[in-house]
Amino acid sequence: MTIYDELVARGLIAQVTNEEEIKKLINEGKATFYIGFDCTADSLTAGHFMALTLMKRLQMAGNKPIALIGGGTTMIGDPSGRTDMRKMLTREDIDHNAACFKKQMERFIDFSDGKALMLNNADWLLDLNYVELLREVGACFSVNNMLRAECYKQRMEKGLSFLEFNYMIMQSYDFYHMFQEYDCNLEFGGDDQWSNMLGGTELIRRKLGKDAHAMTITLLTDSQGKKMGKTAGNAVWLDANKTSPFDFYQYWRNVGDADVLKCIRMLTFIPIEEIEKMNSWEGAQLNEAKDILAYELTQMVHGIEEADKAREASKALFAGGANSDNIPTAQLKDEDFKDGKVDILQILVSAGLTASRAEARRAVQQGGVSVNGEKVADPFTSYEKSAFSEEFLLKKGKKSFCKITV
RNA sequence: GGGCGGUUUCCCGAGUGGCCAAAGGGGACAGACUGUAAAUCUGCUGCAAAUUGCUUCGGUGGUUCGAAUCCACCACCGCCCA
Repeated sequence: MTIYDELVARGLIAQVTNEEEIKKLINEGKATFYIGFDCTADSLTAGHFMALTLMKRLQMAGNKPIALIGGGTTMIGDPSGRTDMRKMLTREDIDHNAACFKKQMERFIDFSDGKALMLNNADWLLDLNYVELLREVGACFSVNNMLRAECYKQRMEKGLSFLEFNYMIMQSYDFYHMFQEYDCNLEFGGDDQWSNMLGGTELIRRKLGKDAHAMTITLLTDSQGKKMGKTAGNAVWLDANKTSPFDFYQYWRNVGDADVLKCIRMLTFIPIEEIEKMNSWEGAQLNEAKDILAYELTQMVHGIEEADKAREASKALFAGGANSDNIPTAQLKDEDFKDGKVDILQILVSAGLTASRAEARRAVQQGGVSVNGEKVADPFTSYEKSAFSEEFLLKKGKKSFCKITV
């Protein structure tokens, strides 16, 4: 199976500019392609993960990836898919975030011996001269066309600043620049980037009279059409300090039945033939598929050791019996104790299981809190320090666990 | 630059002087049912030393016994005119 066919089979391709050309390019390993990552936070997210795996797949097929860190474009802020303007980040924040991204990417992509490049568009965008740019590039863009682009259309009601309006031009300039300097002939991106990406191929055609290609990756959405990789509006981070390996594992372990196979296909490197076998699985059997998905991804992001620990902890908590050493723990501080005692509400807050004592009280009153398997019904329940010398397993709701120590 | 409209709790959105910690919906959280799934039903949703107290309705100041609600100024946003 060729790499292109595999991408199609995995459902990764959403739109392409020219299927025949792109097929040929990547099947023969002749593509130098780039994917841009704007550094709006200090860690990559599960959403970026799919783009990284795609880079890897193409790299394994002999193509050369360019990971473009958006140190320059982040100064503008991409309006695509947003109903309001992004918070403006300072130069310092952006540089910091770019450094974090770089570290994380190096875990996935082989940058040795020029097998891949990592560039930062701050290096060329920040020094542009305004009037020169307008004459050289601005003349190639039709405002009429730009306004028709989906990414701006959505914003015509809520308002769009001139700053954001220029995002497409900056992204297009990136492609134009790398096409010339690095022989980059293909751009990948999320499907919401389509119009920005076409801006680039169009600019290259107008300025240089040459063909460049663009291809978008299907957005990973769940069966209800919501973007995956987020919990309650918060991203699932790749940084272990922001989303622990256990939580990362649990996120994927908990995907809906309807979404497991899609996720396995799109995110893991399990051969397609094996995935096909899972097609007939249904009902509770899908739980096995969920474990495979969660384990595979955790292993790729955090390493085998952490993935094993997360799986062990998960089994201990939900299936019982297994080794409970790796369950998340929290340590109480001396100031949590008053007159030598600590109440259940304080423990919940200190363990990070609830945000406030009021929320903890509610959880207790609704019967959602237990210690070592016994329900705690009284919000005034308190414990002596000695209670923690033995195992103290706190549970809130069905899925939040924490071992408490002193 | 001119005219008009707007800014409410996580989000949308009601509230135009006391009955407002603020309707309704969404989301989140908890319970029942389950398979760590989905759907459904129920509860719950500012904080705390909790039958009470404290902080919140863009910001600052004012009127009033009392302000999310009235006034002034400022900031930001939208629409229309230039």
